[in-house]
Amino acid sequence: MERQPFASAANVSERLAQPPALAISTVIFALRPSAASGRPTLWLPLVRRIREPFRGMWALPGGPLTQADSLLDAAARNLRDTTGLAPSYLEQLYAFGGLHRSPSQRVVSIVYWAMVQPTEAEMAQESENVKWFRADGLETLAFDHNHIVDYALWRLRNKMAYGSIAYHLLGEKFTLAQVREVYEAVLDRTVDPANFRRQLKQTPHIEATEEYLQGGKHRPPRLYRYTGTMAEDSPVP
Amino acid sequence: MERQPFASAANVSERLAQPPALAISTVIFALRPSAASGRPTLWLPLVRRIREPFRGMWALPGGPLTQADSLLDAAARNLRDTTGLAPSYLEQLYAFGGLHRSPSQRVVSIVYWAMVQPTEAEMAQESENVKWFRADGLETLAFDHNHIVDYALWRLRNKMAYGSIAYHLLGEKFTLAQVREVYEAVLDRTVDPANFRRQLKQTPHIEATEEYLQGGKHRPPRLYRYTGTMAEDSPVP
DNA sequence: CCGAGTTAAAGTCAATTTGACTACAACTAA
DNA sequence: TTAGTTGTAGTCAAATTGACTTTAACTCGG
Repeated sequence: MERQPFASAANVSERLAQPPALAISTVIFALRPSAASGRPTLWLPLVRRIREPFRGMWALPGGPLTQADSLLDAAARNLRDTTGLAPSYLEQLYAFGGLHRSPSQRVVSIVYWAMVQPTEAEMAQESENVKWFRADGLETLAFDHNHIVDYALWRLRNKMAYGSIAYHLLGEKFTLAQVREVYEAVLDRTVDPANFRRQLKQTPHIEATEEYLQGGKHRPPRLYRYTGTMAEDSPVP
Repeated sequence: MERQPFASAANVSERLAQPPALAISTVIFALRPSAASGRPTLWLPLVRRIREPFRGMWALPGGPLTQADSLLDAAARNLRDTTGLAPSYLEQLYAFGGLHRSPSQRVVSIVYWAMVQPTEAEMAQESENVKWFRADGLETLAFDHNHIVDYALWRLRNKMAYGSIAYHLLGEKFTLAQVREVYEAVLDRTVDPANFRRQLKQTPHIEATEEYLQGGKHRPPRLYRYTGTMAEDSPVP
C-alpha cells in the first residue's frame, strides 16, 4: 500500500508529478457472540501492519490495486490473500481521497465492505497478524481507518432498515429470531418478536423450509431461507 | 483524462508497471421545463470530447485528479473549469474501475454527482462544446458514461424518497407545488397535491415564509425555505 | 410422568399513517 | 361579476404499526 518509509525532499517534489497511489481496502463485518452477554454482536478482522508507516498498528486489510483486476476482483483477491476470506457479500463502500491520509505519499483508497456468514468467518484464522475485533469501541487504527469503520457502521445501520444485508451475516438457513437478533445487534435496540415476524412474512425472498432447528432448550423454531441475490439493492455496477 | 491516442506494444507492457490513471467526473442534474409539456424534467450538461478516444462524442465533464485537491475539491474545481458551475450539492456517487472502460489505458473514475438550482444552471452557458441534454433517452456517450448516468438516475430515484435532494434542485424559496413537481419528474408518476402537502408539513427543515409567489395566473402560493444542509443524509465523509 | 418455565407462533386491538376524495379560499381572465 | 384554476384544509375509510395477549411446542427438574 504505502511504500515510502519516510518523506524526503525528493518525495515532495515527486508528489506533484506522479499520480496518487490507488489502494483497495475492505471493511468486513461478521456476527460473533459477545463475550459478556452471549448475544451476537458485530466484529471485524484487522491485520497488523508490518511496514512503516504505522508499523505494528492494526489496519483494514487492503493493498495496491492490482492492474489485471476490476475493483471488485481486486478487493476479493486481496481479501483472500490477507485473511483467507471469500465473502458472499462484497460491495463498494466509498472512495477516500483526502490529502493527508498517509504520510509522505498521497493515497486514494477505494474501500469495499463485506458481510460474511459464521461458517465463512471461521476461514479467517486468527494469527499474530490477523485478529478479530468488536466493531464498536475500537482502538486507534492506522491511517484514517477508524473514520472508515465509523462510516461503514453508519451505512450499515441505514441500509439495514430496507435492505437484505442481515441475511448475508447469517448462514444458509436461519430462524426468524436469529434475523431479529441481527437487527437488534446492528440497530442497538430491542425489537418486538411478534411484530418483527409479521413484517418478515410479507417481505419477498424469505422462504420457509420444512425444517426446524433442533437441540434448543425449548420449542424448536422453523428454519427459513433467503432466496434473493446480492444485487437486490444496488443494481448496475 | 485518457491521453493515449492509440494502443501500442509499449503501452501494453507499461500498463502492468504504471498505476491506473485516476479521473474525476461528475453527473450534474438540473431541472428544466420540457419542450413538450412545459413540466420540469431532468437535464444534465455534457461536454464534447476534443481528443481521442471518442473524439467529438459527448461525455461527462471530468479530468485527471489534481494532486493538490481532495476528491471533492477536484470535482468542484473541474466542474467550474469545464462548465462554469458551482453546485450547492456535490457528493460522491461511485468509483468505476472496470478494465476496459477506456481503450489503451486503464482508467479508474471516481464519479461525483451534483444538483444545481435553476439560477446556478444558467451559469453553464451552452457553447459548441458544452450542451444540456434530457437525462432520459440520451444518445450514445463516450466511454461507459451512459452506464454511469443510468446508475445516477437509479440512485436519484431511490434517494428521493427519504432524502433532501429535491430542495437542491430548486431555488432558495419555492412553493410546495414546485417540490411536488420535482418528485413527479424524478419518480415519473403523479402525486396527490393535498396528501403531499400534509407529508411535507411534518418533515423537518421545511420552513414557511411570509411571502407568496406573485404573478401566477391563480391564487398565489406560499413560499417555503429549506433549512437543512447537504450533509443531512451522508455524514462522515 | 407431570407441571413449571421458556420460546415459537398466531391473534387482538387501538393508535397512527396513508390514499382518495371533498370543500372552501384566493386569485386571474374574460 | 362570474367562470375557471390553483392553493389549502379537512374528511373518512383502508392499511399499517406498536403494544399486548393467547395458544402451541418443546425441555427440564422433580
